[in-house]
Amino acid sequence: MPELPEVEVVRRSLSNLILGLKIKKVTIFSKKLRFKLSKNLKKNVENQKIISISRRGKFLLIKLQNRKVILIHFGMTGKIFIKDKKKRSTLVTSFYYNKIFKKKHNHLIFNLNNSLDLIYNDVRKFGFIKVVELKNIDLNQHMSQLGPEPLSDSFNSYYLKSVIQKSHLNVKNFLMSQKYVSGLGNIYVNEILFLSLINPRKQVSKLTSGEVEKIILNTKKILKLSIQLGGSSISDFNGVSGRSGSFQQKFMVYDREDNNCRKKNCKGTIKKIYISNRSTFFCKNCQK
DNA sequence: AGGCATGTTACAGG
DNA sequence: ACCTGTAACATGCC
Repeated sequence: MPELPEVEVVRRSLSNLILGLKIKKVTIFSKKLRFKLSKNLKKNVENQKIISISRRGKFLLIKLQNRKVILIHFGMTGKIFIKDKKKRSTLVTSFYYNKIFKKKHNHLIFNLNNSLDLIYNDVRKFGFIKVVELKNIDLNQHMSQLGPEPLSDSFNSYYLKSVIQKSHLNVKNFLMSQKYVSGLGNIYVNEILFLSLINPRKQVSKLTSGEVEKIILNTKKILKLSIQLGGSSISDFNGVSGRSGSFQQKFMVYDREDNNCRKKNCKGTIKKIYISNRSTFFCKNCQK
């Protein structure tokens, strides 16, 4: 569930479901995800109350009463499910129970109270979970390298114009890089560049002032819309309760190779190329 | 069988 | 020092 909108959707559902609950017990089934789990993980989180749940870029941060933070990155296939053991027969949990709980790749289970479990599931194990000190959070090796939040006011054309002058990256790789703007990934960058009518290979130093404005506006627009629609459900992203998002139905270019361009009056077809080994979709007519 | 996948990061070469 | 492409991580699905 990797990019910003999907993580934000999870953050919002979790805030409704588990805020204020205490983590009673953690069971670890896999000691290693992307990194080895720290030995202190259980000790640091058991018997701690969940104070707040926030997001930074593609990271989810669960803050605990003992001033520690569970930092979660979902990698490519990481997911969180909440299972309600009492309500096994309800729609939400039956969907979840039948389709998800029986699956493999549940790596950690946090028992929150007598009936609620939070489950971290990750097919490819590219995600990770760490416990870090709240007071060091901004200096944390992961957090300190992140650029501005794309939905915040600090991601504006003034900022963007100042950083693109110093960069030799093409615009696709630039937007993918978490250090210039955090939270964007392959799907949303493809979509942003299409809406902005910019060729993904264009060097950022050559972007016009108008193109910079379009990137800012379209980034915010696409992310907000996707969050509203529950994120993109490709392959197997499901919300915390097992429901899917529907932004994938709005894709203009991503995963649409050889399909017709969706822009009015454009007779072009969507092409797929590779930039830095990542599939890149665009319309040659619209994105010169 | 082989290629591909929402991410990140190390490495080699330019 | 910065850029690019490649490979690696682990697994499943066309």
